[in-house]
Amino acid sequence: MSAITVLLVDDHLVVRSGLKALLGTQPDFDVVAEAASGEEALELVDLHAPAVVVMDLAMGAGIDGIEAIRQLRQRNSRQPILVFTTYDSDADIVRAVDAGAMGYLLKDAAPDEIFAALRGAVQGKSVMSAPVASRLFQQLRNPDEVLTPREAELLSLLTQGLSNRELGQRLFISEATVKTHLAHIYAKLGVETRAAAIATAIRREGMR
Amino acid sequence: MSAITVLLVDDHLVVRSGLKALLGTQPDFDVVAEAASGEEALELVDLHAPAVVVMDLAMGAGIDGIEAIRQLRQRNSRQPILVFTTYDSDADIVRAVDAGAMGYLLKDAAPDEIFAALRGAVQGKSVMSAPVASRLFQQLRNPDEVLTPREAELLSLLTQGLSNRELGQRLFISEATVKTHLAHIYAKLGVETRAAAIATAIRREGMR
DNA sequence: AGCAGCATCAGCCAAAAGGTTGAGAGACCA
DNA sequence: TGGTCTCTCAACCTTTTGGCTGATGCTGCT
Repeated sequence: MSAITVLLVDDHLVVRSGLKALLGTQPDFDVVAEAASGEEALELVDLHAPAVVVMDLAMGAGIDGIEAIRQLRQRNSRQPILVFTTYDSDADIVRAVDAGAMGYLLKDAAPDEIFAALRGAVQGKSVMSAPVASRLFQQLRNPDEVLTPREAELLSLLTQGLSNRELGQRLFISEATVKTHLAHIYAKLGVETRAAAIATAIRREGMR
Repeated sequence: MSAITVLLVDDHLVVRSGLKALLGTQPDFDVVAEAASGEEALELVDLHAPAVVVMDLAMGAGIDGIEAIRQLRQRNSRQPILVFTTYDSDADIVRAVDAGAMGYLLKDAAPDEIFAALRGAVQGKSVMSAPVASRLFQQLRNPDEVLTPREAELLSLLTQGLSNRELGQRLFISEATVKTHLAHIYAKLGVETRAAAIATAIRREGMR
Protein backbone atom coordinates (compact mmCIF):
# COMPACT_ATOMS: atom_id res chain seq x y z
CA MET A 1 0.00 0.00 0.00
CA SER A 2 1.11 3.56 -0.59
CA ALA A 3 2.15 5.90 2.21
CA ILE A 4 -0.05 8.60 3.68
CA THR A 5 1.20 11.91 2.30
CA VAL A 6 1.32 14.72 4.83
CA LEU A 7 1.64 18.51 4.65
CA LEU A 8 2.96 20.19 7.80
CA VAL A 9 1.99 23.80 8.51
CA ASP A 10 3.68 25.57 11.42
CA ASP A 11 5.61 28.79 11.58
CA HIS A 12 8.21 27.23 13.88
CA LEU A 13 10.88 25.29 12.13
CA VAL A 14 11.66 23.21 15.21
CA VAL A 15 8.10 22.00 15.44
CA ARG A 16 8.01 21.06 11.77
CA SER A 17 11.24 19.15 11.96
CA GLY A 18 10.17 17.50 15.19
CA LEU A 19 6.92 16.34 13.68
CA LYS A 20 8.75 15.21 10.58
CA ALA A 21 11.18 13.20 12.70
CA LEU A 22 8.33 11.61 14.63
CA LEU A 23 6.38 10.68 11.52
CA GLY A 24 9.60 9.37 10.00
CA THR A 25 9.65 6.58 12.56
CA GLN A 26 6.46 5.19 11.05
CA PRO A 27 6.59 3.41 7.67
CA ASP A 28 3.19 4.59 6.49
CA PHE A 29 3.72 8.35 6.68
CA ASP A 30 5.42 10.52 4.11
CA VAL A 31 5.86 14.23 4.78
CA VAL A 32 5.76 15.62 1.26
CA ALA A 33 5.85 19.32 2.08
CA GLU A 34 6.17 21.90 4.86
CA ALA A 35 4.66 25.37 5.05
CA ALA A 36 5.61 28.16 7.45
CA SER A 37 2.53 30.29 6.79
CA GLY A 38 -1.10 30.07 5.82
CA GLU A 39 -0.43 31.42 2.36
CA GLU A 40 2.29 28.89 1.75
CA ALA A 41 -0.01 26.13 2.95
CA LEU A 42 -2.62 27.02 0.32
CA GLU A 43 -0.02 26.85 -2.43
CA LEU A 44 1.47 23.58 -1.28
CA VAL A 45 -1.87 21.86 -0.97
CA ASP A 46 -2.53 22.65 -4.61
CA LEU A 47 0.93 21.51 -5.57
CA HIS A 48 1.16 18.25 -3.64
CA ALA A 49 -2.44 17.26 -2.88
CA PRO A 50 -1.48 15.63 0.43
CA ALA A 51 -3.72 13.04 2.04
CA VAL A 52 -3.85 15.06 5.24
CA VAL A 53 -2.84 18.50 6.50
CA VAL A 54 -1.43 19.11 9.99
CA MET A 55 -1.79 22.76 10.94
CA ASP A 56 -0.86 25.03 13.82
CA LEU A 57 -3.35 27.78 14.59
CA ALA A 58 -0.96 30.53 15.69
CA MET A 59 0.92 31.73 12.67
CA GLY A 60 3.28 34.64 13.02
CA ALA A 61 2.35 36.73 10.03
CA GLY A 62 -0.30 36.75 7.32
CA ILE A 63 -3.47 34.67 7.54
CA ASP A 64 -3.74 32.51 10.64
CA GLY A 65 -4.52 28.82 10.87
CA ILE A 66 -8.27 29.28 11.17
CA GLU A 67 -8.42 31.39 8.05
CA ALA A 68 -6.20 28.92 6.21
CA ILE A 69 -8.54 26.09 7.14
CA ARG A 70 -11.52 28.08 5.95
CA GLN A 71 -9.93 28.87 2.61
CA LEU A 72 -8.86 25.28 2.12
CA ARG A 73 -12.42 24.16 2.75
CA GLN A 74 -13.78 26.65 0.28
CA ARG A 75 -11.65 25.23 -2.46
CA ASN A 76 -12.78 21.81 -3.45
CA SER A 77 -9.85 20.27 -1.63
CA ARG A 78 -10.93 17.17 0.19
CA GLN A 79 -8.00 16.42 2.48
CA PRO A 80 -8.78 16.30 6.18
CA ILE A 81 -7.15 18.99 8.30
CA LEU A 82 -5.82 18.28 11.75
CA VAL A 83 -5.20 21.18 14.10
CA PHE A 84 -2.00 20.75 16.07
CA THR A 85 -1.54 23.53 18.54
CA THR A 86 -0.40 24.44 22.03
CA TYR A 87 -3.56 25.84 23.59
CA ASP A 88 -7.01 24.42 24.09
CA SER A 89 -8.92 27.68 24.39
CA ASP A 90 -12.67 27.47 23.94
CA ALA A 91 -12.73 30.07 21.22
CA ASP A 92 -10.00 28.42 19.16
CA ILE A 93 -11.60 25.01 19.34
CA VAL A 94 -15.01 26.24 18.28
CA ARG A 95 -13.59 28.35 15.50
CA ALA A 96 -11.41 25.55 14.20
CA VAL A 97 -14.23 23.01 14.15
CA ASP A 98 -16.46 25.64 12.61
CA ALA A 99 -13.91 26.35 9.91
CA GLY A 100 -13.85 22.69 9.01
CA ALA A 101 -11.04 21.08 11.01
CA MET A 102 -11.18 17.29 11.20
CA GLY A 103 -9.47 16.99 14.56
CA TYR A 104 -7.77 18.94 17.29
CA LEU A 105 -4.51 17.78 18.88
CA LEU A 106 -2.46 19.45 21.55
CA LYS A 107 1.27 19.68 21.18
CA ASP A 108 1.91 17.71 24.32
CA ALA A 109 0.11 14.72 22.83
CA ALA A 110 1.92 11.38 22.87
CA PRO A 111 3.34 10.15 19.56
CA ASP A 112 0.90 7.26 19.41
CA GLU A 113 -1.95 9.68 19.81
CA ILE A 114 -0.64 11.76 16.93
CA PHE A 115 -0.18 8.74 14.68
CA ALA A 116 -3.64 7.44 15.47
CA ALA A 117 -5.19 10.83 14.80
CA LEU A 118 -3.54 11.11 11.40
CA ARG A 119 -4.48 7.59 10.35
CA GLY A 120 -8.00 8.13 11.57
CA ALA A 121 -8.33 11.45 9.79
CA VAL A 122 -7.59 10.02 6.35
CA GLN A 123 -10.36 7.50 6.98
CA GLY A 124 -12.78 10.26 7.82
CA LYS A 125 -12.65 9.89 11.59
CA SER A 126 -12.64 12.86 13.93
CA VAL A 127 -10.04 12.74 16.68
CA MET A 128 -9.23 15.15 19.44
CA SER A 129 -7.15 15.30 22.58
CA ALA A 130 -8.97 14.52 25.80
CA PRO A 131 -8.86 18.09 27.22
CA VAL A 132 -10.24 19.41 23.96
CA ALA A 133 -13.08 16.90 23.91
CA SER A 134 -14.07 17.73 27.46
CA ARG A 135 -14.22 21.42 26.66
CA LEU A 136 -16.47 20.79 23.71
CA PHE A 137 -18.69 18.61 25.85
CA GLN A 138 -19.07 21.31 28.42
CA GLN A 139 -20.08 23.79 25.78
CA LEU A 140 -22.73 21.41 24.49
CA ARG A 141 -24.08 20.96 28.00
CA ASN A 142 -24.28 24.68 28.69
CA PRO A 143 -25.47 26.35 25.49
CA ASP A 144 -26.55 29.35 27.57
CA GLU A 145 -22.92 30.21 28.04
CA VAL A 146 -22.04 30.32 24.37
CA LEU A 147 -21.57 33.81 23.05
CA THR A 148 -23.43 34.91 19.95
CA PRO A 149 -21.26 36.01 17.01
CA ARG A 150 -21.92 39.65 17.73
CA GLU A 151 -21.08 39.22 21.40
CA ALA A 152 -17.86 37.45 20.54
CA GLU A 153 -16.96 40.26 18.19
CA LEU A 154 -17.61 42.80 20.89
CA LEU A 155 -15.66 40.82 23.47
CA SER A 156 -12.73 40.62 21.15
CA LEU A 157 -12.64 44.40 20.85
CA LEU A 158 -13.24 44.73 24.57
CA THR A 159 -10.01 42.86 25.25
CA GLN A 160 -8.21 45.58 23.30
CA GLY A 161 -9.17 47.96 26.07
CA LEU A 162 -11.76 50.02 24.20
CA SER A 163 -14.43 52.11 25.97
CA ASN A 164 -18.14 51.75 25.36
CA ARG A 165 -18.08 54.80 23.12
CA GLU A 166 -15.22 53.40 21.07
CA LEU A 167 -16.90 50.02 20.83
CA GLY A 168 -20.02 51.69 19.50
CA GLN A 169 -18.11 53.67 16.92
CA ARG A 170 -16.12 50.66 15.82
CA LEU A 171 -19.20 48.47 15.40
CA PHE A 172 -21.52 51.23 14.11
CA ILE A 173 -24.01 50.76 16.92
CA SER A 174 -25.17 53.04 19.73
CA GLU A 175 -23.63 53.05 23.16
CA ALA A 176 -26.93 51.69 24.49
CA THR A 177 -26.57 48.62 22.33
CA VAL A 178 -23.02 48.19 23.48
CA LYS A 179 -24.18 48.17 27.06
CA THR A 180 -26.84 45.62 26.29
CA HIS A 181 -24.32 43.29 24.69
CA LEU A 182 -21.93 43.77 27.56
CA ALA A 183 -24.60 42.88 30.10
CA HIS A 184 -25.25 39.63 28.21
CA ILE A 185 -21.54 38.90 27.94
CA TYR A 186 -21.02 39.46 31.65
CA ALA A 187 -23.86 37.09 32.45
CA LYS A 188 -22.49 34.40 30.17
CA LEU A 189 -18.96 34.72 31.45
CA GLY A 190 -20.15 34.85 35.03
CA VAL A 191 -18.53 38.19 35.82
CA GLU A 192 -19.79 41.60 36.86
CA THR A 193 -17.28 44.09 35.52
CA ARG A 194 -15.55 44.69 32.24
CA ALA A 195 -12.24 44.24 33.97
CA ALA A 196 -13.13 40.71 34.99
CA ALA A 197 -14.57 40.04 31.55
CA ILE A 198 -11.31 41.04 29.90
CA ALA A 199 -9.28 38.94 32.30
CA THR A 200 -11.54 35.95 31.75
CA ALA A 201 -11.65 36.38 28.00
CA ILE A 202 -7.92 36.65 27.52
CA ARG A 203 -7.12 33.78 29.82
CA ARG A 204 -10.02 31.40 29.22
CA GLU A 205 -11.14 32.22 25.72
CA GLY A 206 -7.61 32.59 24.47
CA MET A 207 -8.08 36.05 22.98
CA ARG A 208 -4.55 37.27 22.69
CA MET B 1 37.82 17.99 19.41
CA SER B 2 34.96 16.60 21.44
CA ALA B 3 31.36 17.48 20.74
CA ILE B 4 29.29 19.96 22.71
CA THR B 5 26.98 17.98 24.96
CA VAL B 6 23.45 19.34 25.17
CA LEU B 7 20.50 18.81 27.49
CA LEU B 8 17.09 19.69 26.04
CA VAL B 9 14.28 20.71 28.39
CA ASP B 10 10.81 21.16 26.93
CA ASP B 11 7.51 19.60 27.86
CA HIS B 12 6.60 19.12 24.20
CA LEU B 13 8.02 16.01 22.65
CA VAL B 14 7.77 17.44 19.14
CA VAL B 15 9.90 20.42 20.08
CA ARG B 16 12.54 18.23 21.67
CA SER B 17 12.74 15.93 18.71
CA GLY B 18 12.77 18.89 16.33
CA LEU B 19 15.63 20.51 18.15
CA LYS B 20 17.42 17.19 18.31
CA ALA B 21 16.99 16.73 14.57
CA LEU B 22 18.29 20.24 13.91
CA LEU B 23 21.31 19.84 16.15
CA GLY B 24 21.93 16.45 14.56
CA THR B 25 22.75 18.16 11.28
CA GLN B 26 25.78 19.74 12.93
CA PRO B 27 28.84 17.59 13.71
CA ASP B 28 29.77 19.43 16.89
CA PHE B 29 26.56 18.96 18.86
CA ASP B 30 25.57 15.92 20.85
CA VAL B 31 22.19 15.81 22.57
CA VAL B 32 22.97 13.62 25.55
CA ALA B 33 19.63 13.90 27.35
CA GLU B 34 16.10 15.26 27.18
CA ALA B 35 13.84 16.39 30.02
CA ALA B 36 10.11 17.03 29.89
CA SER B 37 9.91 18.89 33.18
CA GLY B 38 11.92 21.11 35.48
CA GLU B 39 12.41 18.36 38.01
CA GLU B 40 13.68 15.98 35.37
CA ALA B 41 16.06 18.66 34.13
CA LEU B 42 17.67 18.97 37.55
CA GLU B 43 18.26 15.22 37.72
CA LEU B 44 19.65 14.93 34.24
CA VAL B 45 22.06 17.82 34.70
CA ASP B 46 23.57 15.98 37.65
CA LEU B 47 23.66 12.76 35.72
CA HIS B 48 25.12 13.96 32.43
CA ALA B 49 26.83 17.27 33.21
CA PRO B 50 26.02 18.68 29.75
CA ALA B 51 28.05 21.57 28.35
CA VAL B 52 24.88 23.59 27.81
CA VAL B 53 21.17 23.44 28.71
CA VAL B 54 18.42 24.53 26.33
CA MET B 55 15.24 25.23 28.25
CA ASP B 56 11.66 26.23 27.53
CA LEU B 57 10.04 28.52 30.08
CA ALA B 58 6.49 27.20 29.92
CA MET B 59 6.41 23.78 31.47
CA GLY B 60 3.10 22.04 31.87
CA ALA B 61 3.33 20.78 35.44
CA GLY B 62 5.69 21.14 38.36
CA ILE B 63 8.34 23.82 38.57
CA ASP B 64 8.53 26.10 35.56
CA GLY B 65 11.56 27.04 33.50
CA ILE B 66 12.44 30.10 35.54
CA GLU B 67 12.45 28.16 38.77
CA ALA B 68 14.49 25.38 37.16
CA ILE B 69 17.09 27.93 36.05
CA ARG B 70 17.24 29.38 39.52
CA GLN B 71 17.77 26.01 41.14
CA LEU B 72 20.41 25.03 38.62
CA ARG B 73 22.27 28.25 39.38
CA GLN B 74 22.11 27.61 43.10
CA ARG B 75 23.82 24.30 42.69
CA ASN B 76 27.40 24.66 41.72
CA SER B 77 26.58 23.65 38.17
CA ARG B 78 28.46 25.80 35.70
CA GLN B 79 26.78 25.00 32.41
CA PRO B 80 25.26 27.97 30.58
CA ILE B 81 21.48 27.90 30.19
CA LEU B 82 19.79 29.07 27.04
CA VAL B 83 16.11 29.95 27.17
CA PHE B 84 14.25 28.74 24.09
CA THR B 85 10.64 29.82 24.18
CA THR B 86 7.74 31.11 22.13
CA TYR B 87 7.00 34.47 23.72
CA ASP B 88 9.09 37.55 24.31
CA SER B 89 7.12 39.08 27.16
CA ASP B 90 8.95 41.69 29.19
CA ALA B 91 8.34 39.94 32.46
CA ASP B 92 9.63 36.59 31.23
CA ILE B 93 12.79 38.08 29.80
CA VAL B 94 13.64 39.99 32.94
CA ARG B 95 12.89 37.05 35.18
CA ALA B 96 14.92 34.65 33.06
CA VAL B 97 17.95 36.91 32.92
CA ASP B 98 17.52 37.56 36.61
CA ALA B 99 17.42 33.84 37.34
CA GLY B 100 20.70 33.39 35.52
CA ALA B 101 19.91 32.53 31.91
CA MET B 102 22.80 32.94 29.50
CA GLY B 103 20.69 33.74 26.45
CA TYR B 104 17.14 34.07 25.22
CA LEU B 105 16.04 32.60 21.91
CA LEU B 106 12.61 32.63 20.34
CA LYS B 107 11.25 29.48 18.77
CA ASP B 108 10.93 31.06 15.39
CA ALA B 109 14.68 31.64 15.28
CA ALA B 110 16.59 30.42 12.23
CA PRO B 111 18.72 27.28 12.66
CA ASP B 112 21.95 29.24 12.20
CA GLU B 113 20.91 31.58 14.96
CA ILE B 114 20.28 28.64 17.27
CA PHE B 115 23.61 27.02 16.44
CA ALA B 116 25.48 30.25 16.94
CA ALA B 117 23.77 30.88 20.26
CA LEU B 118 24.68 27.43 21.57
CA ARG B 119 28.29 27.66 20.46
CA GLY B 120 28.55 31.14 21.91
CA ALA B 121 27.02 30.10 25.19
CA VAL B 122 29.61 27.43 25.93
CA GLN B 123 32.26 30.08 25.39
CA GLY B 124 30.57 32.36 27.88
CA LYS B 125 28.90 34.66 25.38
CA SER B 126 25.39 35.99 25.88
CA VAL B 127 23.13 35.72 22.88
CA MET B 128 19.54 36.70 22.37
CA SER B 129 17.08 37.06 19.53
CA ALA B 130 16.72 40.53 18.08
CA PRO B 131 13.20 41.21 19.41
CA VAL B 132 14.31 40.17 22.88
CA ALA B 133 17.35 42.41 22.79
CA SER B 134 15.31 45.39 21.69
CA ARG B 135 12.88 44.89 24.55
CA LEU B 136 15.67 44.81 27.07
CA PHE B 137 17.19 47.93 25.54
CA GLN B 138 13.93 49.78 25.78
CA GLN B 139 13.62 48.93 29.44
CA LEU B 140 17.10 50.26 30.08
CA ARG B 141 16.39 53.46 28.17
CA ASN B 142 13.07 54.18 29.87
CA PRO B 143 13.46 53.48 33.57
CA ASP B 144 10.47 55.76 34.10
CA GLU B 145 8.30 53.02 32.73
CA VAL B 146 9.40 50.44 35.22
CA LEU B 147 6.76 49.70 37.82
CA THR B 148 7.60 49.85 41.52
CA PRO B 149 7.10 46.62 43.48
CA ARG B 150 3.87 47.86 44.97
CA GLU B 151 2.56 48.93 41.59
CA ALA B 152 3.43 45.58 40.10
CA GLU B 153 1.62 43.86 42.94
CA LEU B 154 -1.44 45.98 42.33
CA LEU B 155 -1.31 45.42 38.60
CA SER B 156 -1.15 41.71 39.12
CA LEU B 157 -4.34 41.80 41.18
CA LEU B 158 -5.88 44.19 38.69
CA THR B 159 -5.54 41.58 35.97
CA GLN B 160 -7.70 39.29 38.10
CA GLY B 161 -10.54 41.72 37.51
CA LEU B 162 -10.78 43.22 40.99
CA SER B 163 -12.46 46.58 41.68
CA ASN B 164 -10.77 49.45 43.49
CA ARG B 165 -12.56 48.55 46.66
CA GLU B 166 -11.45 44.93 46.44
CA LEU B 167 -7.90 45.96 45.65
CA GLY B 168 -7.86 48.13 48.75
CA GLN B 169 -9.18 45.34 50.94
CA ARG B 170 -6.75 42.84 49.52
CA LEU B 171 -3.74 45.09 50.04
CA PHE B 172 -4.92 46.67 53.30
CA ILE B 173 -4.84 50.18 51.89
CA SER B 174 -7.54 52.77 51.29
CA GLU B 175 -9.34 53.16 48.01
CA ALA B 176 -7.68 56.56 47.66
CA THR B 177 -4.27 54.93 47.67
CA VAL B 178 -5.43 52.39 45.14
CA LYS B 179 -6.45 55.20 42.83
CA THR B 180 -3.09 56.89 43.24
CA HIS B 181 -1.24 53.71 42.35
CA LEU B 182 -3.53 53.12 39.40
CA ALA B 183 -2.91 56.60 38.06
CA HIS B 184 0.84 55.94 38.17
CA ILE B 185 0.44 52.55 36.54
CA TYR B 186 -1.67 53.98 33.72
CA ALA B 187 0.96 56.64 33.08
CA LYS B 188 3.75 54.09 32.96
CA LEU B 189 1.86 51.71 30.72
CA GLY B 190 0.72 54.54 28.49
CA VAL B 191 -3.00 53.83 28.87
CA GLU B 192 -5.97 55.72 30.24
CA THR B 193 -8.37 53.10 31.49
CA ARG B 194 -8.13 50.02 33.63
CA ALA B 195 -9.45 47.94 30.77
CA ALA B 196 -6.51 48.94 28.59
CA ALA B 197 -4.15 48.43 31.50
CA ILE B 198 -5.36 44.88 31.98
CA ALA B 199 -5.13 44.13 28.29
CA THR B 200 -1.62 45.57 28.12
CA ALA B 201 -0.49 43.83 31.27
CA ILE B 202 -1.68 40.38 30.31
CA ARG B 203 -0.37 40.59 26.77
CA ARG B 204 2.82 42.57 27.20
CA GLU B 205 3.89 41.83 30.73
CA GLY B 206 2.98 38.20 30.40
CA MET B 207 0.70 38.10 33.43
CA ARG B 208 -1.34 35.03 32.76
C1' DA C 1 20.55 68.42 56.53
C1' DG C 2 18.34 68.13 52.30
C1' DC C 3 16.41 65.91 48.40
C1' DA C 4 14.16 62.26 45.71
C1' DG C 5 11.36 58.28 45.49
C1' DC C 6 7.91 55.48 47.42
C1' DA C 7 3.69 54.50 49.79
C1' DT C 8 0.01 56.26 52.12
C1' DC C 9 -4.45 59.14 52.42
C1' DA C 10 -8.33 62.94 51.44
C1' DG C 11 -11.66 65.63 48.88
C1' DC C 12 -13.82 67.23 44.78
C1' DC C 13 -15.63 66.81 40.34
C1' DA C 14 -16.59 64.90 35.73
C1' DA C 15 -16.87 60.91 33.04
C1' DA C 16 -17.64 56.16 32.40
C1' DA C 17 -19.68 52.00 33.48
C1' DG C 18 -23.31 49.00 35.31
C1' DG C 19 -28.44 47.60 36.52
C1' DT C 20 -33.07 47.76 35.13
C1' DT C 21 -36.97 47.92 32.33
C1' DG C 22 -39.06 48.07 28.12
C1' DA C 23 -39.44 47.71 23.18
C1' DG C 24 -39.13 47.19 17.99
C1' DA C 25 -37.24 44.75 13.70
C1' DG C 26 -35.60 40.78 11.33
C1' DA C 27 -34.33 35.76 11.06
C1' DC C 28 -35.39 31.19 11.80
C1' DC C 29 -37.99 27.33 12.89
C1' DA C 30 -41.84 24.33 14.36
C1' DT D 1 -48.73 31.73 12.51
C1' DG D 2 -46.59 31.95 16.74
C1' DG D 3 -42.51 31.47 19.45
C1' DT D 4 -37.61 32.16 20.08
C1' DC D 5 -33.24 34.31 19.23
C1' DT D 6 -30.50 38.03 17.96
C1' DC D 7 -29.52 42.67 17.37
C1' DT D 8 -30.84 47.05 17.96
C1' DC D 9 -32.07 51.33 20.90
C1' DA D 10 -33.81 54.41 24.93
C1' DA D 11 -34.38 56.43 29.58
C1' DC D 12 -33.32 56.41 34.33
C1' DC D 13 -30.61 55.81 38.20
C1' DT D 14 -26.59 54.15 41.10
C1' DT D 15 -21.93 52.91 41.43
C1' DT D 16 -17.36 53.04 39.87
C1' DT D 17 -13.65 55.03 37.85
C1' DG D 18 -10.43 58.70 36.46
C1' DG D 19 -8.21 63.48 36.87
C1' DC D 20 -6.57 66.80 39.87
C1' DT D 21 -4.48 68.95 43.85
C1' DG D 22 -2.37 68.56 48.01
C1' DA D 23 -0.45 66.36 52.05
C1' DT D 24 2.17 63.09 55.42
C1' DG D 25 5.73 59.73 56.88
C1' DC D 26 9.52 56.77 55.64
C1' DT D 27 13.77 55.40 53.34
C1' DG D 28 17.99 55.98 51.10
C1' DC D 29 21.38 58.70 49.05
C1' DT D 30 24.36 62.72 48.88
